[in-house]
Amino acid sequence: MRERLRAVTRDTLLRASEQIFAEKGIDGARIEDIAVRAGVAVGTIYNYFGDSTELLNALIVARRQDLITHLDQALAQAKSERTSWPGQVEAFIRSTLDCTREHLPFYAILLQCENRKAPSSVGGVSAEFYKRAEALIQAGVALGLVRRSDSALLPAVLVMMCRAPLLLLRQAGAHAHLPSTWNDAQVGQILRFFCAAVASDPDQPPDRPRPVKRRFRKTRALPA
Amino acid sequence: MRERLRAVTRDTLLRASEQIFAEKGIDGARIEDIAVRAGVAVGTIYNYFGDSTELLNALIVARRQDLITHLDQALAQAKSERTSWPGQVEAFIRSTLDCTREHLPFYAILLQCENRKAPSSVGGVSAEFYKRAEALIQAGVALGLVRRSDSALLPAVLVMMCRAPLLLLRQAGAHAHLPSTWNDAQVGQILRFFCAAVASDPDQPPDRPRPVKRRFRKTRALPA
Amino acid sequence: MRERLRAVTRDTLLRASEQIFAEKGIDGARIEDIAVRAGVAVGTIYNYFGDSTELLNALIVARRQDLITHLDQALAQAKSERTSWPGQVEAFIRSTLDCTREHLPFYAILLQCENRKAPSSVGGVSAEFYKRAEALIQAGVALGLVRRSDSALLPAVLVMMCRAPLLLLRQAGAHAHLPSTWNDAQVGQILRFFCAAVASDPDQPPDRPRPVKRRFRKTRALPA
Amino acid sequence: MRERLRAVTRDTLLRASEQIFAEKGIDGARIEDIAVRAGVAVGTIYNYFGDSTELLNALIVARRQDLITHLDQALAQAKSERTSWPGQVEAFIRSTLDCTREHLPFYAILLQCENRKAPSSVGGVSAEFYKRAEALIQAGVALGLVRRSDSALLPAVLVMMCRAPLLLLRQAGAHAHLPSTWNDAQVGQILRFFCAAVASDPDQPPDRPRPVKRRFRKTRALPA
DNA sequence: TATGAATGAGGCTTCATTCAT
DNA sequence: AATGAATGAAGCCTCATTCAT
Repeated sequence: MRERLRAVTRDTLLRASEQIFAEKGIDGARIEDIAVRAGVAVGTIYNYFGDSTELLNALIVARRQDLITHLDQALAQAKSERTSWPGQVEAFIRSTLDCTREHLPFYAILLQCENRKAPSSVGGVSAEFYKRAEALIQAGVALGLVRRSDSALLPAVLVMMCRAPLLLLRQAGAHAHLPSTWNDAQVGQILRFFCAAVASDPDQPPDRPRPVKRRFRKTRALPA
Repeated sequence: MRERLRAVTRDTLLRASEQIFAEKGIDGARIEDIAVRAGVAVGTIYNYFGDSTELLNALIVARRQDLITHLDQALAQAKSERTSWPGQVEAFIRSTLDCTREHLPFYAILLQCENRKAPSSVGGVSAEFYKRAEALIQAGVALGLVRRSDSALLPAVLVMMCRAPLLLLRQAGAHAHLPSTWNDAQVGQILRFFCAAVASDPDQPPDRPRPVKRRFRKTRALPA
Repeated sequence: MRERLRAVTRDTLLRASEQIFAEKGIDGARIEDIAVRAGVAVGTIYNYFGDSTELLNALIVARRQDLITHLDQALAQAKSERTSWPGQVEAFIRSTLDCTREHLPFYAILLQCENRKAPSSVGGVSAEFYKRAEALIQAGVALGLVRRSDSALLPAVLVMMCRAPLLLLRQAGAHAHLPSTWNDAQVGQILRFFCAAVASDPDQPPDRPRPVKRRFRKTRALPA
Repeated sequence: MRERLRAVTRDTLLRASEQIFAEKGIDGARIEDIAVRAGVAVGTIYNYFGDSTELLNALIVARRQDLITHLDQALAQAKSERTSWPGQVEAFIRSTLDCTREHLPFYAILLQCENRKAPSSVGGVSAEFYKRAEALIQAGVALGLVRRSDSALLPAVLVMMCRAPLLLLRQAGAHAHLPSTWNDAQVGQILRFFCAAVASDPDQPPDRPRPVKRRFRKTRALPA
């Protein structure tokens, strides 16, 4: 009963802080802002969290849990359906982009956190996420689908590719012709790009553009 | 004479602030820290910059200029040597990674800035950088080497790929087995990954990674 | 309840600031001085006033209100008692001098404010006061008791005459033989001086001070 | 030769400081402002004046000397011409108003100084001026033209009356219909007012508006 | 003697945290 | 348990003054 009420208030506080952190940045957010947004007095916040750092950590943990849970479910389902490895990669990318789209504020917080000194003691914020990417790549290596020599860089590439639409979105502020959000087509593109990276042939280093046979299928010049 | 001295001091201040910003984060950096690091009194900083925001902006502008200049030189040289388009991409990636490696603190600042609210009025911090990526992709489109349908997302992918080693580096804190800096091999990898993305055939769904052969069509030197 | 307490504290702050402003001058007053005098922490002041300027303005507004209220009451009473016009002038002078005597610190602030640049946005500090003087003179004009040609300068003369005892007081610092405050006799003197000024006959050049008889020339009521 | 140059520079500095003090107020004036206005480096100011207080004092002394000299000359001339006492008063008022009109900035400084704490050690700024007013009144007493009982207040009244046009001027900001400077007519008015004050009959206290002979015309109670 | 960059004490303001109600 | 006023440490910025050139 009372237990229930506490949980509700706590969640309200987390949501309010998420908004304020997203709006003002982590260091720009003031406790009072959060209290006002949550509709409580400042003192109340301290009844739920020891101090502001604890509040931030709690928020990060909570939201990261959402992200990871969402991701793990997607991966688990892919596995249970005996989906091919590329299918798993797709599940990874799709799940991530979906979360990113719905939790943009959280991502803003997350990324800023990564570059902060005096980092919240929660540990590398996206460490858990990175681990999933690594595991996925390792699975590819085990299946012989990923070159071992690529296995170090690829997790980072995968993660960053998943962030590309975020960057696109930000640039959209300046370039009005860009889409204001992303869509399934982009999931497909990223998946394709990543798989191409995985499959790329290291024996034919691309930095010495050879007079190779047919790279592209007869790609006619695109109409201007 | 005095002119000279002023320029030196100004540069000293920029360097000191770069260090402190990198060490403590943008919002954690205190003016006094910067002054101490620069070996001057606080007041001196205000003889060169109106306030702390202006200092930060000046730093960003200065360092961005370095980055862009470096990049533009690399691209110009590539063009003057009639390097193929992939060669230009290589120049782009190599130049960027080189700068990143040498100016890690700057990057830390830059990335944090992008996620700040009340962003420094310097404008989208990496906007100029992004423009170069876009121009490069457009050149590829003009040459028939890049699918028009990919041209929206690819600049973002290119930029993010260039940041991948940075992410790798950060994870290295937790995962001791990762390299503590990156190297030429990574430049090669990223170049290869990106070119694979460019070349990837959308009609042949990538979830069946084939032992691809022919990569690039006979790419002639680009017209100056 | 809390409402009540806030009002009390606010008033305490105003009183403390009045003292400190009076003691150290407007630009010499430090926020911390005021806080100490009020018996609160510096931060508390900022819970009531946005910044030091706002505090000063609030003080001016509050005290000016006292002054004007006092003055308006005196004038209203004089009218309600159908007091003659000179009686109203007396009410004006007496009320003003009374307030001046009791609120010396306020006057010190007020006068300094008038000569400040970047004046507090409260507007001409004594504008309201000056308006009352003007209205009084106009009433005299309407009654035919004040020459219209004098009506421009007389308000200023009235105001300045009311300040004369203040000047006297200041000189008293140097000239020990002067009274350290003023008294009813001075009210009478000023009233007399002012009425004489009003009545003075412009046609009979004053440089031959005569044992005057007829004060006003048969001043017919001026045409409305 | 070099002596000459120093004097010129010193005067330049005084003029510049007068302007800046007048523009920004005494506490708002910054040494650098003054230096810029004078067209010298800050250091130069310290070659002429020990510190900023000394500069202010020097300015006050210099300008007060002007004022007093002007006044003393006017009074001396009046005496030498065996002018009547009222004529001397006129000389006093005229000289003062003339100076006030020409040295408005100085007056602004002077008046602000009088209400400062930590007053410049120059002593009561207008003390010298006040002394002349006192002497003039005493002369009137000696001649039997001024009631002894008025002699304490009248110097202050005289001084303040001389300031009345200044007040008028300030109100002119708000009341556009007022004259934007003062003129000879005002000198005449003030002289008349003051002489009337001197001549006013103390035996018929004006604070009990009597049904006197023909002082006022039958002043009916004012209409509410 | 003039210069103007460097200095740093000092004032203003913010805001996380406490605690009496 | 909620409240919100009080607290005061901490950071920013100013500007009078110094002093090496």
